[in-house]
Amino acid sequence: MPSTCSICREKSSETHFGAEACRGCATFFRKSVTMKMKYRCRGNNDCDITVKNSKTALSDSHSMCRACRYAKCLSMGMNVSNRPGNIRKPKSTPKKINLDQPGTTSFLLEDLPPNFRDQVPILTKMKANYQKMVNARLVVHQDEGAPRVLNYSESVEQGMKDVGLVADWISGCFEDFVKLPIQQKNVLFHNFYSKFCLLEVTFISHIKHAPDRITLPSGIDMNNLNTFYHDPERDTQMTKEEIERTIPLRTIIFE
Amino acid sequence: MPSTCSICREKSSETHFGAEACRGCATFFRKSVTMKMKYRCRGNNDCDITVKNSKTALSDSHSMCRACRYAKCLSMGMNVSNRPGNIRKPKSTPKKINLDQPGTTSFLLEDLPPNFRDQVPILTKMKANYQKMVNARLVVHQDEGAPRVLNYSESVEQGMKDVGLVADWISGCFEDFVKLPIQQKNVLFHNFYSKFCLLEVTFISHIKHAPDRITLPSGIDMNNLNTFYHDPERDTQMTKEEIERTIPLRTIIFE
DNA sequence: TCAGGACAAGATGTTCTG
DNA sequence: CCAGAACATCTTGTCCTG
Ligand SMILES: [Zn+2]
Ligand SMILES: [Zn+2]
Ligand SMILES: [Zn+2]
Ligand SMILES: [Zn+2]
Repeated sequence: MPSTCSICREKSSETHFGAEACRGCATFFRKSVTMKMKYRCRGNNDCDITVKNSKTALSDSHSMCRACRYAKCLSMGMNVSNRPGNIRKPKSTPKKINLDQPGTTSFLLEDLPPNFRDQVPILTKMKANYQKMVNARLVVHQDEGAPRVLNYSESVEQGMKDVGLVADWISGCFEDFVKLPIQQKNVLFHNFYSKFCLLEVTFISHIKHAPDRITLPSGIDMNNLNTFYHDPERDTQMTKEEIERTIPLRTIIFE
Repeated sequence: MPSTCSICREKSSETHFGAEACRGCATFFRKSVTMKMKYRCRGNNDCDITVKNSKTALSDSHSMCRACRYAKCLSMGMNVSNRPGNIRKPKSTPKKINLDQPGTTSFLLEDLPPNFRDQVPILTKMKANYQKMVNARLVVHQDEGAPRVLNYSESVEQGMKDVGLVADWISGCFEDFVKLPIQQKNVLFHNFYSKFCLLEVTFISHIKHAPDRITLPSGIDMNNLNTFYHDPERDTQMTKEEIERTIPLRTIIFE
């Protein structure tokens, strides 16, 4: 059977430690376990560990990220207590933060750095609620077909949907904020939201490892600025006036 | 001299192939060149290649991403034709962006993504001027002893010095801005600067691969929030009132 | 068929030499 | 002081045994 290793995609694999794996990956896993190795990823815990060229396979595998390789072994169900004929399915991790498509979840799966967690206790609550907001976004924006490229008008519509989620997030984090008069809430939120949008876009860029792209919270990409300001109905670029006229007013949120 | 390797931060470094480097990195570079090695990064071409623990240094270095290590060697000016007594500064004709200490320059050495470069021509000028500002910062903040941890009062002082550099940067980028009346300049800059500070801090976090730390443009770290609000003269924490009283007013810049 | 030990090849840091 | 060769150590895939 011309099967492939579920870890590194090397061809000709058998069952090792409960997963479809080549001998190289099997040996790597066995030694990692028996030697109690601790690895540290130098990238972002999502390194590619597939062998690209069988000709240079040896050299290639020598340069694999050990942390990510070991993590993939585990995620594919490898286990030293697994015995032949006792193949387990890949582990299913609890559904955690998932900013749009597959993307990168590893960063957000991490715990808060101890110093921030201890010195700013509210961060723990904010992070948990942020998780909820991300899950809500998956529902709210699910029909918008992420990942794709969108234009200006669509980004405005999405923003109008998203601002409510952010308001809910904040309300869930700050009890005192909820008790404020509506007018005060709007003033505060107005001052907060524009900065937050900037920060969150950079945050998403960072965790998606796409520093040269702009991805909205909905998971939609607004990378191409020419098509971004293109009006598909008239097949022209939007004029400055049209753009300014439709700049969203997200001032009044709480009412 | 207790110097550090500009590639991997290992202590005790000498000059090798034209850059401050430890022997390990020197040997790695020499063999890469003489053997004409081609490496492929498994991450995103921005892997961390600093040695974290000297105890496990050997194991640590064995797991470095070769592609990124070699790239960093080149970016630090390593060259086989360099001979002792003929030390060259880091590659790249004009001195390139170097946000504080060695840190990570690879990201900023890159050209702009073509779509951004073509669709927003001013970015090229802004990037070049940003480079100049970073260089200026090296001079302006050189006596502040980066990298180190600082407290609130110091961050205010640094900010007062830095805001002028940012104002110069903007003035150098936008001709029309310079022609505005001073009052208008201040209003515009005031609206711009608070957002810019947020963005730049996240930007620095990103390119320094330290998403859990806050590093100011001067290169100083403000990671520990307990010591950040500590008043060293009285050995107490600052009160809320003291903090608010000294919040910097960076509104009037142009005069 | 597969786990584990032994071996060989490759990669990297250290020491030595000039 | 530094480049390069030689050597030792660590990593990893293959082979062999049970
Ligand atoms: Zn494999
Ligand atoms: Zn990795
Ligand atoms: Zn080094
Ligand atoms: Zn890399």
